Amino acid sequence: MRRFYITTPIYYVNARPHLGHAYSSLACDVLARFKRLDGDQVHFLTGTDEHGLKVQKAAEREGMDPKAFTDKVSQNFIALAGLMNYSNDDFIRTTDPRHVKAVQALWLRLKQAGQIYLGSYAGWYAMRDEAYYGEDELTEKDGVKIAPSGSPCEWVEEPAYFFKLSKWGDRLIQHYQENPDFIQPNARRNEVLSFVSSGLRDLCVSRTAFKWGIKVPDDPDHVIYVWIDALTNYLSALGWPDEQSPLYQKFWPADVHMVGKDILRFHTVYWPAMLLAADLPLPKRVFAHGMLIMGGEKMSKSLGNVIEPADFADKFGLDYLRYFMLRELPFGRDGDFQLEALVNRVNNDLANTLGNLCMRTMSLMVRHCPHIDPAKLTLTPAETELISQARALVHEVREAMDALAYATALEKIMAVASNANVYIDGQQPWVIAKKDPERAQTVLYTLLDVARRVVILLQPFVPESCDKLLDQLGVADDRRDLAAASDLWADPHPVTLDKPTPAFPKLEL
RNA sequence: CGCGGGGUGGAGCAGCUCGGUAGCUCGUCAGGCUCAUAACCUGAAGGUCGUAGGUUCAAAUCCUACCCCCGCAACCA
Repeated sequence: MRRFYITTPIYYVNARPHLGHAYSSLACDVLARFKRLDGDQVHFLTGTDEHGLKVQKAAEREGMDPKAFTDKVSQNFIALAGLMNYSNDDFIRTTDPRHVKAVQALWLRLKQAGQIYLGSYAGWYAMRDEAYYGEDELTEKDGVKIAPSGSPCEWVEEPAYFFKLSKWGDRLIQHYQENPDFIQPNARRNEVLSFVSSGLRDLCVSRTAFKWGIKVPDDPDHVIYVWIDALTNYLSALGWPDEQSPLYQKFWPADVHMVGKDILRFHTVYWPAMLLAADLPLPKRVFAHGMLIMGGEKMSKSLGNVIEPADFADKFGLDYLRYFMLRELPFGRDGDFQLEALVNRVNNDLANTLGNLCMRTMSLMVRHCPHIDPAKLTLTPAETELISQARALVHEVREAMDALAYATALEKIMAVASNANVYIDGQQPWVIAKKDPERAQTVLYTLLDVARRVVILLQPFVPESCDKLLDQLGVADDRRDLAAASDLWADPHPVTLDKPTPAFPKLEL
């Protein structure tokens, strides 16, 4: 059996979940659902990143213990997964004991392999913020460096552990070249390639400036910094370091790490270098999608254009939100999120093209021929042509999904629905039903068959609506996967349908 | 000259590798149909393909220069 392991980034709990978080996970969810329909055994992981200074300070502000605080705020992300109807199989938190254990194990493994050494970290440190700032972030006032927060900074050096990232540049480049699909899309691959080619420095992987994190084994003054902590979630969720664990055995290496382009480097440079250094297999593919843009601006609190997924799902319906994000936004690039575009797209594709097609087909069947036995029908070339298009769709969509080309997959699905509309207009079953009932049956059953196949393929994108629609279309629960979609016509049961209701009601702006 | 991506009808994109009637979706306009969620079908208008040169019988597509936008340029989850 084919297996498929797909991961979202783990989200930093310091911020409230917004549509950007929803977008990353949605892309994973749809692929996970598609792979399940295609018969794969799927493991879909998401989770939260809960350590670090920002969380520590946020907890202090709330007067809470950091663990209690993250127990609370991680709920926002768990709730998001439920709200967006994600089909994740697991939810990892970096405060989980299983994760702590894995991170420390990875640390020791790297240490023992001579990949981690004690050095010192130097930088501009703001005492008041308990944070380091980069040279370029600082302004100078009266000879004193000032952080963006307004706090004065001083040059500080502290002991810290480093990972020998600099050693791995050549191996990484070799890996990129031998595995051209490792980083996608291609533009990102070039970016990383040029970054790594320009030479790598060792990576500081521990801190002493804050306490909220996983302790360095054997040196409890140090906390393991985000890189080794957060990235390891992909392994810890599989039961690693127990390499006999059934999940690890089945699912590592991951098939896809889905990430936003903002965390591309961590996943395509640091993470694979760490895995190489620890002598573990590398994930097969890292896909960096673009960011959501609101009216030309990046989504941000200060601009007041942050969208709360819950508000949106309530207002427009979850399925419509899911459909729009994957159909309209160019996945590999930044995409502008416009309400008007959402309403347009959803109304045109889901309501007018597909929903209406199903509606008119079912209404005609209910009225003129409530019982059809497909075994008795005779097909003309018009039918075979349309049906073979619907058949071919399975392969086309599979191909598009493997390339993470969601918009293309949906385009192809809708194209068939659209052809079915042309066909029904050409055949005019509402006219021939009166003169040639048998012929009308053939036409309507063909339409029903095509609609069924199309809706089956659409399930990963808009699961709830498709469920309802497949019920109406009389598709048995166990006939809704891709295998079934390929030979639906042969299903022997004579069909009887009830009076339909719109599965995709139109939106008003 | 740091590296990379991009500039195509009102909007969003495809085409550029392998030069040869500029295509798709949405929007607009005009017809058709009436089974259907005022929906569906057909047709039309609309682009000197960022700018300026060059190669060629022929360039959105190849070459050169320039302009503009965006991403990356490491400790920012």
